[in-house]
Amino acid sequence: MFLKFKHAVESVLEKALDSTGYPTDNLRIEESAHADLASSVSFGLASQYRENPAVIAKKIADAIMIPADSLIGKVDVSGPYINFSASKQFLEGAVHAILGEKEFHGADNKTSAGTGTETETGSARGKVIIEHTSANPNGPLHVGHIRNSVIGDTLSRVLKKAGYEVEIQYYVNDMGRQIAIVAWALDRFEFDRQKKSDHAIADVYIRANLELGEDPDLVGEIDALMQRIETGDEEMVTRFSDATDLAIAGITSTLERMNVHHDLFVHESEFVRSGEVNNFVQELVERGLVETVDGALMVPMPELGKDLVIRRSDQTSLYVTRDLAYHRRKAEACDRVIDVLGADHKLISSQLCHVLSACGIQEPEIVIFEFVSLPEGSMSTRAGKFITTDELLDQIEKQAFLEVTKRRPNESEDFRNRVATEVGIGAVRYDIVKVSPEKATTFDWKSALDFDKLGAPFIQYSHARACSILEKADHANESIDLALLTGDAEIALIKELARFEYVIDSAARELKPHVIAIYARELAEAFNQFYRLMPVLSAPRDLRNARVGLVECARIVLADVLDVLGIAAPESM
RNA sequence: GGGCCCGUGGCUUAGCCAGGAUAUAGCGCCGGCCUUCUAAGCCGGACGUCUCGGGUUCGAAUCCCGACGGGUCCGCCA
Repeated sequence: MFLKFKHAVESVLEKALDSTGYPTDNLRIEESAHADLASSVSFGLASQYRENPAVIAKKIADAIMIPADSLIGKVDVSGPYINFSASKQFLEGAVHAILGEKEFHGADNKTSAGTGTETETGSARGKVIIEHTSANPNGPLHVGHIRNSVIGDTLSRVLKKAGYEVEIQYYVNDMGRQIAIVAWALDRFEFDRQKKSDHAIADVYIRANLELGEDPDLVGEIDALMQRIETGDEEMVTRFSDATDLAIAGITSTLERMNVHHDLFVHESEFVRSGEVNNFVQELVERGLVETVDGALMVPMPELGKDLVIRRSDQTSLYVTRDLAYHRRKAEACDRVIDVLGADHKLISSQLCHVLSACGIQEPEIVIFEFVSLPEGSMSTRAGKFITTDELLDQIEKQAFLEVTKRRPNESEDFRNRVATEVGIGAVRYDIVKVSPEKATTFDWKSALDFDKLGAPFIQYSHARACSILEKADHANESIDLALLTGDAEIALIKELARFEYVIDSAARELKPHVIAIYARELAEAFNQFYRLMPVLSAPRDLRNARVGLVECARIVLADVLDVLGIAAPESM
């Protein structure tokens, strides 16, 4: 509804500018504390026409014609600003749109699932392949990896909500040097079957790296393994895939716990076996993009200041070579290719894009996030310096259980366990997604387990409050007179609800998941203010019905926004 | 040394790309509100040279240049 409102504002403003003879291509429409939307177009015109901006604003506003039944209710001028406010039609339309779409929930409609996603035409916008997490299978996910998972998973959900068909992929490194080390280590050291498999893999991997560091002669053994895997040596293929499977099994169970899902696990080795890697290298040779230096093939990249090796002098391929083949396959299969990558991949991914572009292949949209470090420095799987996600989830659930027990001491242990899980996982996800990806963060236990500061329970609590009212209201399907909702808190809540689809749309376009987190908080805030000021159940009958309808809207959108964040929406907590 | 990112109250953080009306919110701090739909809530208050210095502009947290501080990358690793 908000998008439509914005379009309506653009339309009337454009007409008024035409009729007053102030053509401009920049309407300067912005969100504002003083109106639902405002335009500061007069400033630009003022310098252009050497007139007082307030005078221009007045002239334009006087020329604005608002059609009957418009979503725009009122236009007024405040100095140089032209302020637009939403109409009764907007408010009622917003409520009906949310209530009306309730029937679609659970119907698995692939087009504009959910609340008010009235973007585009309602048909799917196209297919997107998003790759995220893709952590090396040499150990468990640590608290840095899950920043990738949470950003990627939230974006996937945003894109689905915005009407895209989404396929989520995990790119499994099953033939790189690290995996050769794991395979080598599994032969050399005992594998602890009592432990979660990804943790046990890390144990032998860390030990192997220690030995390799002490005795550099052993490095030759790793090189030998890598040459054998490159030629498709069967024993080696089995050893490598056994090793990666063990780690991936542990990793997926952690992701499952976090409510993060992948549709497809794509293995690097596929691209070597299928010949796609060789074909790609061959194509680069034919296009004259490569040079041979000391027996290795490289693509010169003077503009990036760093040439890119795509085949070693021993003829084996590199990570980036396989990744090129992978990206070609993805580009051919969808409309948008999205990669979520850590900041350390900046250079290599711009090199990758460079090559893809030279070959006329669609480049991926890359979402880069900065590192999560520990107070004592950066994390390293190889050195065993990391905090695992499993450990964090265990701790947060334990802490959450104490918090639930403190507040609901009389509930069953079962109830408290369930809520603790929902609140704990939600808190972890929210805490990660709320900060914009380009901000480097430092993990510390005190703040990670601080439920006074964590944001998810606040939003979940609002949802639970809405559910509680609805349960007591016994939901008679009576007609609702929305004209009765005239309180500031009611109107503010409706406007906030109407922004949902707009927020989804911009998050999907700009690939910024944290705006969803911010919006969720603001929506919960608006609902809590309404809750405090506007009694629902004790209100006179018609007003009560109208407010119950509004609470139902809030419940739907709160559940929707929590779903987009991958956070559970408890009915009671 | 070069590239990229970040620098907003004691701490964390939004806004910056598309410059405009009193700079966002949380934690912490001070003070109110549970005989009323779950107080994981609501309301009020204190706390800011938006790192610093120039520049562009009627107007700069936002754009440009230069410092400074922090992170990160610069492998025939991934």
